Amino acid sequence: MKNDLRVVLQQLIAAVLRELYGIEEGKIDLQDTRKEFEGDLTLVVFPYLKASRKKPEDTAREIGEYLQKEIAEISTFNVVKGFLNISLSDAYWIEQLQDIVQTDNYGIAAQGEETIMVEYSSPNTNKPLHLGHVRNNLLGYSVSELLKAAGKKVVKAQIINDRGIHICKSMLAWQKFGKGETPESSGLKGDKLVGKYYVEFDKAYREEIRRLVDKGVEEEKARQKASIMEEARTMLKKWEQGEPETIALWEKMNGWVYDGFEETYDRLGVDFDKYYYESQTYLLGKRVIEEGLAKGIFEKEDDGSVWVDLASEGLDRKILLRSDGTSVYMTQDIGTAIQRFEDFEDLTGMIYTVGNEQDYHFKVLFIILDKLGYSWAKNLHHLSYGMVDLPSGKMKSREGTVVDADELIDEMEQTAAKISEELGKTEGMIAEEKKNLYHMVGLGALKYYILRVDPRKRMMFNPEESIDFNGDTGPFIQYTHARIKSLLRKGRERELNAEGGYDQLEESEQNIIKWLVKFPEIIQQAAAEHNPAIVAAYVYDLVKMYNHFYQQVPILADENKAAVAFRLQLSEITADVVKTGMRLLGIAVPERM
RNA sequence: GGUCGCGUAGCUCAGCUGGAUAGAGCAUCUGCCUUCUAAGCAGACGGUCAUAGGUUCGAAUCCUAUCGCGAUCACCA
Repeated sequence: MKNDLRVVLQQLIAAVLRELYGIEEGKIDLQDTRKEFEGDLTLVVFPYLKASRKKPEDTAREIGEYLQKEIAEISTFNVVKGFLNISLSDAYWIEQLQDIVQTDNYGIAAQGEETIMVEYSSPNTNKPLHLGHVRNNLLGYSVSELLKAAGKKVVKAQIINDRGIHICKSMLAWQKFGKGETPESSGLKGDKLVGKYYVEFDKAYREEIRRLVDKGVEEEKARQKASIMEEARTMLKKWEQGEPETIALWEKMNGWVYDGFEETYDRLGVDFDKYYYESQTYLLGKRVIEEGLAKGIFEKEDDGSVWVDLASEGLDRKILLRSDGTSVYMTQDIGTAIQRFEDFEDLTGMIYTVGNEQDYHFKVLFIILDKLGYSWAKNLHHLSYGMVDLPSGKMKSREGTVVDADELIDEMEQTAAKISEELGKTEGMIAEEKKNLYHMVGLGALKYYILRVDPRKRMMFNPEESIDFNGDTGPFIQYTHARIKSLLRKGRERELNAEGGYDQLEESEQNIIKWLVKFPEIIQQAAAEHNPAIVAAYVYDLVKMYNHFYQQVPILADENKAAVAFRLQLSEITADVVKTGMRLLGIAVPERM
């Protein structure tokens, strides 16, 4: 729908209401007609009955007649109870279609001036990526692509938690039990190797506690006193003092982890423009504390700790600086945010892709930054997503029920391979093509399964369902795209000309056109709401409509050349839009499958 | 306990700036491959929209209460 026609109609309706009934209505709600009814746009007239003093049907008819007289694009209208359904002319829709045909990158807005940073992934370096990270990565990446398509410049960023006691645990365990093991010597991915030693530490630690408890030490004391924990703390101190040996080990092991992560990101098809490391940012934010104290936004206790009181916002008091002068998470985040706006001068806003267990944290963070007077604070957004549950319940690392990202990807690809081969889809393909196809289809299934649900909501990840290829799934959409492409290959051989044929539109063809026309609006909406699921739902509906059309209308068998040509043109646009929509979800669509 | 979020078909999810008969997919059942890819299409079955009130021409959608589930409330990150 070209917005101008909608706006013209709304303005005219406002004028009609004023003239006929003396109603001053600021905003006219003109909605899409439900598909069970005839028409394209619907005006609900119930709200105007008091002023019109007429029956709903009569009021609607009166308005409809007036509109039809004024607007050439209205071909007809019908009235059902208080609903005025307006039909737009075939000529109007065909014109819209021709506009689409002539538009390069249809649906993608031209790049504007605004720059948004999207932070996502942000892992710890002591644990391999798991299903939760997968949701985070897919969301962050997709929202970045959506924002780009909506005309924003985007900086994809992540902050890596590469410091702290937990890293020292892995390092210590590697020193103690590792015997010089490396990713090369062990054949393990770097992040897996380091993760293994993190687990080793925990094992050794628990064993030591048990031994101490057996000797009669209280459990709480044993936790504190365990020598291996002492050693880890000592190592952290050494790290903080910059002791060369410790730093070297830390750098070596973190390097392994980054290589491992990079491999996983690569397979997931996500990437980053900017990396931040907590080791470099954890001291940030302290200088802002002084600023806040001077402005009277923060307050200092007698013991030296610094607090912010957000009671006036309906929130609590929150600590910002410990009594020993060290900073907390919130302090770092304040500092990091400011740092980023200094790093990128044209930055206008930021989106943090972080789980919804941190809703409160970000609420507080944004309020503090606003109180500190940073004008960009109102352009900060927490892309808060729900946890991923398994049929067996919550993922718990302690119970080993965590779904590993690499294993998950392997499994998706293997299943794609198995099903493809069973269906005989890969005949005549060389090994390289097969591998690509399995990757595209396996990842397509995974990504679509995760992105089709509202990010804010907690979701259930059922491994068996996720690799389903029927119904509302990635492979279903990929398959339709491949079919359209195949059709076009065969159709082009006939060298048809697209002139004419429009007067013979089937209803299903008209529906596809109406749907295609909405595409840019869908992208804008999804970007504004940071919700890839909107695009997923749109693409699925479009593809379903196309499949219906494809099944009902013989595209290549038709004797009428002009009609065939038109259908091929419609198919081509549909394939392009499907491909673009899927790209915004980070999903590739094969040319054949 | 305070705060925030969620509760829609057997299952997984849409729909939520109030509008027409609450929609998909999976599962179950019935048709359709001599015609361009059947990983498809068409159809059937399946709902007190957690419960109770309220607001109004009209409520799955807004308000209140109750129940159930989850998250969060550290001088942790």
